[in-house]
Amino acid sequence: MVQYTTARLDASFAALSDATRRGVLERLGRSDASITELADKFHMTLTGMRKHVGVLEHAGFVTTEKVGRVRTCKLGPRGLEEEAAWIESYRQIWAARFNALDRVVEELKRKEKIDE
Amino acid sequence: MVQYTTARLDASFAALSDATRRGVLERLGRSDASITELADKFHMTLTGMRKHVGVLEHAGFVTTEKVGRVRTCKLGPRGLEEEAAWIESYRQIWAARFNALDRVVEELKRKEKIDE
DNA sequence: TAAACACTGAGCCACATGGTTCAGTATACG
DNA sequence: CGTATACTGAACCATGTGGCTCAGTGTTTA
Repeated sequence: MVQYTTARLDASFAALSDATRRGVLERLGRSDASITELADKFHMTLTGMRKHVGVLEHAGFVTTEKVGRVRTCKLGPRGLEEEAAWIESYRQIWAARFNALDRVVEELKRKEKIDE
Repeated sequence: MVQYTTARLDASFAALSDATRRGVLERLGRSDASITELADKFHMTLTGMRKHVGVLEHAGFVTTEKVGRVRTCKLGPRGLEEEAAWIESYRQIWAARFNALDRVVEELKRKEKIDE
């Protein structure tokens, strides 16, 4: 099985656990944007938005570059491959434990137990 | 496009952002387990483990049932479909913005700008 | 019935998060 | 040059998190 770097997954999923940050990713998917543009769009102070962008940078989802006084944010090269792989492997576990037959059998077992 | 319930995704990704909780999901993928078993396996107090299980329950990944003095934890019916769908849609955004041609073009643009 | 067991709830601690304000610094523009 | 712009950094606040202990409650078992 693939070895996932725990710290990385921690940071990734934490970064994705906030609606604003998911929104920022979506926005950057359309085009690059400055901190100011992002702050405006999400009705937030520059400082607040900068923090979110920092979290996304730390997770490797976003890279930024400051040119003059403007810091431009863009999607990073990292993508969501690792997270997708992790989730996919667990979807299989779920599927294995929760296919129709399993459910029926488990339900029957429970009923038997109760009837005893 | 699918409408994701933000609160749900928030809770899901937050639940997945901790290595212990991901470990618990993996463990429950093999078989159901009591709080005590989980606490032992992850070298943690009952109370600590109970909190983790609570977070996983809240996210809908785990269900529990108390019989006698033992609370048994099992994978919930929810699975990771929604999270997988979200991640997949963003993988596509990434792919679109980061295929080989895009990269080359963007790199060229940057070089031109610098050369000006 | 007494003792061991599995869990629960309250409460504490240190630290992170999501947001703010305010006072800078550095750049761009008229 | 002076002013407006874009950001940065420190500091603060309320809330949540990840862990703990300790004192119960209810259940099993000897």
